[in-house]
Amino acid sequence: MSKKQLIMDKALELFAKQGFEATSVQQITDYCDISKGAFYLSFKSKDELIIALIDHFMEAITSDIDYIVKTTKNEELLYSFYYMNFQFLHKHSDFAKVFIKEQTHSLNEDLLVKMRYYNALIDNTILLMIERLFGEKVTDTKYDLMYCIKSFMGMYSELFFFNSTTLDLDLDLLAHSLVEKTNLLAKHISIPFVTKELFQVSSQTLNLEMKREQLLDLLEQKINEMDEPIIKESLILIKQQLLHQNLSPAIVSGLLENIQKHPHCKWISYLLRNYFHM
Amino acid sequence: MSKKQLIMDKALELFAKQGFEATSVQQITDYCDISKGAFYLSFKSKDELIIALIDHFMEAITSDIDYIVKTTKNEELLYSFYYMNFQFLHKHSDFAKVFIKEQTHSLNEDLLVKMRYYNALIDNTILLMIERLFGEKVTDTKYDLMYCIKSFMGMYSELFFFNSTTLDLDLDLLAHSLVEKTNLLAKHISIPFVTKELFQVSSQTLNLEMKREQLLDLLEQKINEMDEPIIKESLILIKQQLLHQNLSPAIVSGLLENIQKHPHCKWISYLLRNYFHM
DNA sequence: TATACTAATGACTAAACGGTCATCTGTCAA
DNA sequence: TTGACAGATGACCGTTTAGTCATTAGTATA
Repeated sequence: MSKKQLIMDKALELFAKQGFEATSVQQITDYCDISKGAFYLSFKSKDELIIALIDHFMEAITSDIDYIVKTTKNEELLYSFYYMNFQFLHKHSDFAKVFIKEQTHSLNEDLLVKMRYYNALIDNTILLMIERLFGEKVTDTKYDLMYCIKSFMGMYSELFFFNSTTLDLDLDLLAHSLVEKTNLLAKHISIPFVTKELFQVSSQTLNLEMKREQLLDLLEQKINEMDEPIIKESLILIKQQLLHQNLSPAIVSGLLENIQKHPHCKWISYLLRNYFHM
Repeated sequence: MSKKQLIMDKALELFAKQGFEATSVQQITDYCDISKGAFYLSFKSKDELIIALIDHFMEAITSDIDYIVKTTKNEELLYSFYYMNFQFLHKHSDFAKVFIKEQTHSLNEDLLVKMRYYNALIDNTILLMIERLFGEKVTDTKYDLMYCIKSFMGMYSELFFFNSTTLDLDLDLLAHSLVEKTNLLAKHISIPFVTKELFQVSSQTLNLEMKREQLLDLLEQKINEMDEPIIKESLILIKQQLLHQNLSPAIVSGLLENIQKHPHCKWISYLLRNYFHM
């Protein structure tokens, strides 16, 4: 494990326990058994560390949600969506704690902008899911529905983080329960509150599209980072495709499937799916 | 305005903008145009200030909700409940911001216990409302419903605090929209997730009952604090009632109505309603 | 073994914090 | 005019913080 990864892991533990501001760099380095100076070889500042953490997990959850929505068949989609989300929060409960604690803290204007950005990405994916599942029946209520779904997801954190921590929740039942509620609302809502206009005001127009050059840079970086031959070759081939468009859609799709599996390639995979409109 | 009130008002503004930990006592006193020493004449510590703020607003909202639930007729209850809540959050948006920011921060074990306490009080009142509205039809789903209602209320904060702040929301429409959703869920839910057992684990048994002596102390304090003759006399008569039980229920009820109206008597009014089981 | 270079160290600095207290100020009655 | 006293002040204290940098330890090469 790289030093950077070690610091991120250990710091996340401490942040979850004590909060970001209440945790000193000294504490982190003590907990990692490294010196204070070593910390500043990996991160320029304490702020850069929390931004790296938030980026890391938000990239993971954002691309996971997008992948589920784009690959699961309709009958199971809503269930998979809820289940995957709760599983993620459960698996990365330290991150979830930090996220809930610090999400509204204006540590940094950059961080706030970043949060809004990820939020908008997830909003769009949820909307995509609603449209696929309910089609034109929810034209007037889909924004409202989207907020309901997000409200329901908040229910889990309420239950999980306010209460006895070791409580083992039945995530399968929770997901089924929320699927029922969501379907009920989708079928019957007649008085939506969140309209298209309100949604567009709140989610500022953000440019989802990435420039090809940025993608190429990111690909190059990942190619050097990865060891597994299949992943590495997939990345190289995708880079070729970006440069020369010489591959068939089926092949590109398969290559994206390959890299999607690697935890450190989920984000680039997400960006590429959007770039290729898949 | 008393110095204590001035500090609370100004500090709330700063806390809403920057967060509690990020706001120094020096900043607060500068913003109040008073000296640092003067701050410590009103509050023993910075912690005491935030506790005072949270107590002040949580007492207000808790007793407001209880009052609405206990005095509104069924047909309008759900609407009034939502509307009043959003109105409160809207009116005291600075507090709402601080509350959202700091609710999970373990500034202090005392504060956490306090938050859980107010949370449990509100949970109980919402449950009371559900039982009154839907009766035995929701025996198995009422805890689940309660969490849905709380989720829906979270929707407002999401909309209001993440987005352009000056956005004027149609609270009437919002309340109507949530009434429809709540009724839908109450009528149709068949797969509840939050059961009685789960609820009881999360909301530790808390003793709502206050000792008569505590109530008498609080009454005495309020009697000295109040100027308005009607309020003052009402308080004095209630004190008599606590000591000698010489008044009829109708009179006691009327006296509680009198003091309920005063912002600084809402909490004692709430405590008395519970004491007299009204 | 000698040299060269990177990785790592922890004492150090300057700033900021919550909280204290000797001092001062304005306002009374005598 | 004096004295007394509550209310207010801000310099000051001890502590803690993020971040720096001269120095050292470890390792690979010649």
